[in-house]
Amino acid sequence: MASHAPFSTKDRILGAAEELFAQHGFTGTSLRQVTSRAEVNIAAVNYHFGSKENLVNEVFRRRMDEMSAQRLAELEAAVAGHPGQLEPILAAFVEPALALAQDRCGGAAFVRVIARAYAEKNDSLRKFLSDHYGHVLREFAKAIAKCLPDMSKEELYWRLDFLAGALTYAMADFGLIKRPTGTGEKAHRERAARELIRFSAAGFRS
Amino acid sequence: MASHAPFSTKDRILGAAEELFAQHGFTGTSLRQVTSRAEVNIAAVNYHFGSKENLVNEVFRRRMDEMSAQRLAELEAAVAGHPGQLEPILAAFVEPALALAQDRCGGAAFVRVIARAYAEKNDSLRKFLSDHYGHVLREFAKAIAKCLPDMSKEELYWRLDFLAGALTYAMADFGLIKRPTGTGEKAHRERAARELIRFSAAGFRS
DNA sequence: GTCTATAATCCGATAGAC
DNA sequence: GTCTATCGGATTATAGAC
Repeated sequence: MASHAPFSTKDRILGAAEELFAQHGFTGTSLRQVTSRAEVNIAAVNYHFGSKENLVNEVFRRRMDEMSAQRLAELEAAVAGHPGQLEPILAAFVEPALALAQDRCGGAAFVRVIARAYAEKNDSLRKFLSDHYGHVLREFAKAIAKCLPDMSKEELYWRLDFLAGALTYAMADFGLIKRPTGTGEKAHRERAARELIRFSAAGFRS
Repeated sequence: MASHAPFSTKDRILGAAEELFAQHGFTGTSLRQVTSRAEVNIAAVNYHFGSKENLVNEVFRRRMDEMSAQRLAELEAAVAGHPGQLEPILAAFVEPALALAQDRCGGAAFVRVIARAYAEKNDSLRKFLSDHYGHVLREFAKAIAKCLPDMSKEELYWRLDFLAGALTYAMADFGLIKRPTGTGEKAHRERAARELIRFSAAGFRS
């Protein structure tokens, strides 16, 4: 295929895989579905990625790197621009997930991919996550601790877990909230972020 | 097979399926793995359950019936014994899940199966759960609304979603909280419940 | 890099003997 | 209720032409 195409075969496979993985899970998605949606030949995925497992890893890494970088950048801006305030820190954690979730090309589905990764008690993926993205959580923990110096470290980590759980599930549309007809997806996600920041800020301060 | 066996073929299939679903997800688990672990013939699962989809539903029913009944009973007791108080209602929601999670007879695996259910976005299962257990959530919503009459219905449902997400996440030990060595599993779970009730109570009141 | 064709395996489900 | 045997189909992955 011409390498100057707007979306290369490789990128189209990644995009299609991301959408389908989010919709049907890793194991629930076949490479044939992926290549069919990407409109590439079935053999292309093995040529470009070697195996299905490696494709899964690449899909995951691509979005996770982006989101982590965004979270850290917004955290830095929050701490610099609103010193001592909790809500901007929580927003820096929540909003990049939101932004990714409403991104047009497959990002819409990514949060659910993350949720699945956490559910993989499989450990190799969990270890990968902890090794590569654990420092992001630690940065947030440090920033929140500065806002709320009376909270014990143990309590802080419990509450970060609660936030992560609520965020993951809400963003993935897992819950019973039905988006009212007429409300756009973007407005729905922004509402979710606003509500979650308020809910968890109160929780952290309790 | 002898019907007086301590664990019938049917129960062994349910138990094996539960463990494997928790570990590998629904689509990631084959009926052959299930029947192999249960040490029954591959044909038995279709004889007893009809289909894989129905087996998934029955794995849920076995635990959810009991947990839902317990939640409703504790909710009734909470409303009667502590009228107008929010925390007992939240405890009635959280603690039966906790009890299930620390039940040594497979309950712990089931908690992770719940997380899988959300993560895999299995529509037929979601419908099954909504049809059979949706009324439990509605009862809790009504009880909380009476405690906090100023909160809009929309806001209430958002916050219930946050609670459910945080609960599922925490109960399945997905988070970064490591149980300190020396702390028993029971104490760890009770701590989780206490922290979550406090966190979410503040969130609901915000 | 992209294709066709196919190997090798695994899947869920069922028929039919016992 | 439990078994063997098998059907029809889908899966990942690869070999080899272009």
